[in-house]
Amino acid sequence: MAANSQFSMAVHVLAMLAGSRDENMKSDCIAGSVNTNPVVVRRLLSQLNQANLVSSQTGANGGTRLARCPSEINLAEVYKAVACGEVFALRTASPNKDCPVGRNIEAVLCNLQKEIDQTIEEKLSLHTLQDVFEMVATQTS
Amino acid sequence: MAANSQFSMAVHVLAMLAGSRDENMKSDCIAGSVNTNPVVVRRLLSQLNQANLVSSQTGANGGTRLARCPSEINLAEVYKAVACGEVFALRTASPNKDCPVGRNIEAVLCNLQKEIDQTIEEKLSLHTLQDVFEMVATQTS
DNA sequence: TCATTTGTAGCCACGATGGTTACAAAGATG
DNA sequence: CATCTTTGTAACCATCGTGGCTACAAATGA
Repeated sequence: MAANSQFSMAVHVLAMLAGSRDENMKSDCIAGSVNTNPVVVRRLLSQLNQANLVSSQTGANGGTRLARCPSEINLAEVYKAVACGEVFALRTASPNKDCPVGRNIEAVLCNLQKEIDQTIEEKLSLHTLQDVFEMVATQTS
Repeated sequence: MAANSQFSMAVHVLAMLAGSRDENMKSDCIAGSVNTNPVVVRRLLSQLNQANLVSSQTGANGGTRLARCPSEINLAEVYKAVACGEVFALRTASPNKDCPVGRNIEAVLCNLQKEIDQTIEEKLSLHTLQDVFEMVATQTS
């Protein structure tokens, strides 16, 4: 385990919001379903808010709701909103520039990284939040 | 930073081995190019060895070489050999089963995860180690 | 026999993450 | 206006994965 459980959590949260279109949902309630702390949920919602996927209100009767119709939100947007967006990381220490491989490998890997990331986004963009919500709702288990 | 810099390092290491087909390469020398510790390199090589991508010899004049021709090694194999193989992680804490969303979201996310992972492997399988080596070798910088 | 090299265990330092408390600010309600 | 609810966010800690390092047994060539 390492990477973004952020994304998983975001999809979970958004699926819940999709099921409560007409009223605000409290971070407390969401946290109960995700099985985590309300603050963790709010931190995530803050990111989703910046990406214009949800909108929140403070105060009594506050909470969060989707900013758009679930069929108009696709998972690539969610991915971009929360993920650091890298399947594999470049190394922090830079390679030895005296070695021909070390000198050039970073550029090659960087291009590859971009290519893969784009592939993922294309694939994710085929799934809408609506799709996810329906799958969750019709699951037989 | 989070995910596999393992993969980046593996590609770097394999590219070096591709450039020295006819003789064993020492972990010390590889570590010099990657800019890390020889033990770290050997740990990685151990994984690549298990995946039958390289073969190593102990003792004097020992070292490591590719187990196959670079044109017969594709990056999907490398990815599978070293990566935990997950773009996004499922959460460790399981969701609340009393919530309809919590009850089913895991299965949905798990399927999505598999789909994405397969997509990545397909994309990576289009690149051979030979390709990488040539790109590194002909880079103009 | 000796020098070299891998394989691997064991330990530490570091950084990322999630969980928790705390509190200011926003906003509804009477 | 007073009060209660709820978000937003800072701050802190525990945990965990990772990389770097030392150490040493085992393999192997000279």
